[in-house]
Amino acid sequence: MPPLTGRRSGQPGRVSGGARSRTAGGRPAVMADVARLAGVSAQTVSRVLNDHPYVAEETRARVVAAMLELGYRRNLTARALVTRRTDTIGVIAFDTGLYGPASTLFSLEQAARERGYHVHVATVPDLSEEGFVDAVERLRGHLVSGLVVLAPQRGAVRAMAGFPGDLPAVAVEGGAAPGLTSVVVDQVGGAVQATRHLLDLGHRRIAHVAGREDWIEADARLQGWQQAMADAGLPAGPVLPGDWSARSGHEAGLALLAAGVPVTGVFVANDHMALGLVRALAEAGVDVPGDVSVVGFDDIAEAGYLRPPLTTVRQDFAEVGRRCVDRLLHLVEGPDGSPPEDALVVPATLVVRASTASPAGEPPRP
Amino acid sequence: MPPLTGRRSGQPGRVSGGARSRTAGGRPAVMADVARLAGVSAQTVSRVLNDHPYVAEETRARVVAAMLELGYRRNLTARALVTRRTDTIGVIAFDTGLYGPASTLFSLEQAARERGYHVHVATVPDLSEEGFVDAVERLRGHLVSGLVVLAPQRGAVRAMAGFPGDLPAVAVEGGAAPGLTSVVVDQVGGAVQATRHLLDLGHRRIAHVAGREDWIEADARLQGWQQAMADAGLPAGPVLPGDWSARSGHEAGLALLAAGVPVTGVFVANDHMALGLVRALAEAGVDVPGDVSVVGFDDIAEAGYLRPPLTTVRQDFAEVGRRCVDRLLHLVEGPDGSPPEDALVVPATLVVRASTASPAGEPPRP
DNA sequence: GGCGTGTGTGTTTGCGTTCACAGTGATCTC
DNA sequence: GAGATCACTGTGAACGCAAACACACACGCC
Repeated sequence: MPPLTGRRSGQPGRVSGGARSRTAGGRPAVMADVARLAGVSAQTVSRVLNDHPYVAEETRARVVAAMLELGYRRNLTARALVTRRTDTIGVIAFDTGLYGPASTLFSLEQAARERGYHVHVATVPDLSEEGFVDAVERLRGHLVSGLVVLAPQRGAVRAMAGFPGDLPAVAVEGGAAPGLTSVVVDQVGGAVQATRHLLDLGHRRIAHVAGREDWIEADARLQGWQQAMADAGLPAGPVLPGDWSARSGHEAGLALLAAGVPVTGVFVANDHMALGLVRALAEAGVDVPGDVSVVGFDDIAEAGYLRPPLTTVRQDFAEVGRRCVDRLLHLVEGPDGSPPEDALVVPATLVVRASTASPAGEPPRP
Repeated sequence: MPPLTGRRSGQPGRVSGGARSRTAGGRPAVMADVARLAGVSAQTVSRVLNDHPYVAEETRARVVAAMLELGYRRNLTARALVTRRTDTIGVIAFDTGLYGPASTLFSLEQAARERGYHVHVATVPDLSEEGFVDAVERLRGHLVSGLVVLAPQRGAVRAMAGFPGDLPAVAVEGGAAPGLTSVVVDQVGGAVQATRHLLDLGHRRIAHVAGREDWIEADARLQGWQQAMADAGLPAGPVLPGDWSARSGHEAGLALLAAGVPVTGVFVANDHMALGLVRALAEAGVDVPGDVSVVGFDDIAEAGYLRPPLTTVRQDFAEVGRRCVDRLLHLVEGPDGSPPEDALVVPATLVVRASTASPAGEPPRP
């Protein structure tokens, strides 16, 4: 039993004398130290740590006391080596300061922690397949139990096509990637609600400002808008390009004004763009909601305090994070026969504020 | 050398025949497999992996080829066990969806990756010392090389007082915690700039809406405002409480109006509150910047598209993340005699937009 | 009284990697 | 030509932990 035989310990002499805190020599205590102090075998210490049955209460107490006295901390890398698992979830995120991914990440960590898991993060600098592969490799090296991918771009889904099948993974807004289960917010449903809200107010000519190209959410929101318009038997108005930024919303507003299209309502794919759009309209003397109604998407923290307070669609990112963990751990721990039902959908809810009203001279539909 | 002696491998027979990809039995390849295929010892494989000198070019090539053929991936937990390090940075974050911490986290990961480090995240549910200790313990268990603490509350600093001295750590906005180096944005300087900007425009009665109690940034911004007012020989106007939210800014606006204090300028501790304040003023028919000038702090993405476009102070979170990693790795890798100069300050810059103007009838100061 | 079962503990072994050390030839030095 | 140095490679022993196995003892049962 070499640990304290001196050759390696920096301090000479009186080794097994009085192990006050830590171990003589300052080396962090290991199981053998605890075992020695408690007068049991290392295996018994392990049993105490892992809550195995069949450890006498008296023994357990002695071991716990020894651990406390030595300030023992179990070495998770050693444990991982032998158990071949780290109880760690790997999160792959596209490098971004956007509100959604960040919130999801935090709630995800919280949910993971509650279930005894840790979170290891890897961001990808761009959407190349290479970047993803690299991120996956790094996380695999750490023996993560599973992966959560927070990269809601189609490019990301494409890059994930070559995903290793042996590692459980959940994608957030992952679209319909084959073999990859996903947790998504009901983007289409949210967009339908937003558009219907405008329709119900009596609007007939409704434009859409789209989100960044290649983003799955942008597609879904566009689709929801189209669907709602079609359901109402109305032609879908103009679609203006955007990139999620307030700046692009502003530009869309200017383009809308320049085109002279007689719209009375606009469904904008996110709040930041909605805000830019409202500003462009205001600059041109167009009142919101007096002349044009605007609906956003996201329900950013300040949405209620914009001018006017923004009608928008709320996404529950905290719920997304929790569900991701649920889903992933189900895959990880569950009987492997678990069916990966295609996607878990978190509902989106319309939040009506003051940026929408009935168009002039037109009463709301019953 | 047991790895392929059959007893454990699922597949019977013909083991060392043709290891096409992975190893027979599907078990991931380990060093010994690579070594066998390349006709060298495991030690040589290790040397190739770690770029040791003194490996013949021809040998290296053979090893690399074998690794490729077997799809070998080095097991970082095993490596960590023996080297006693994981090249991982632990990040402790207060559970929040706020813009600053999230941006910092992402840029931090990027900087870490560039330097060959990984990032492990632990959030704390509240500011209790217990929560911090728990987070630190979990990260230590993973043998992180160092810690970055993203918790800019005084409570956090207090909780960190009992920080283990043997683990290098860097605090973001960590105030003056003893023995803990920190990276901070020049909050005071930013606040001074913001206030001076108002003073230069000719404002004399300037109020302040404070940030959330217990936050270091809130204190610093308050202090900067006081300092600038004092330097100008003016009495500091009223201070209104806030909690960073747009809602609290709105309330502050109402309170200001109710109090009937004749201020012409307001320095608000963050943009979200500034936006709420502007809204409250607008509702009361007070024009910004016509009647009152407003300066925020943060430069959120949409600041330029608010009504009016917000004059504010920008914080470079990406830079903060990079500096954190620099600093931490200096501590981790550097000669341990490295002096921990107290705090590394990242400058803040004033961004002048349209929410500020000279007060009515008063020309700007030269 | 022998057998099974349940409870509690120790011994041995191996997880996959790196470190310390010990070689091997070859080339160089005086 | 004996030794020293260089370039390269292999051997054994850890690292700290948990699984497999073995063992010891107590109790109940027929």
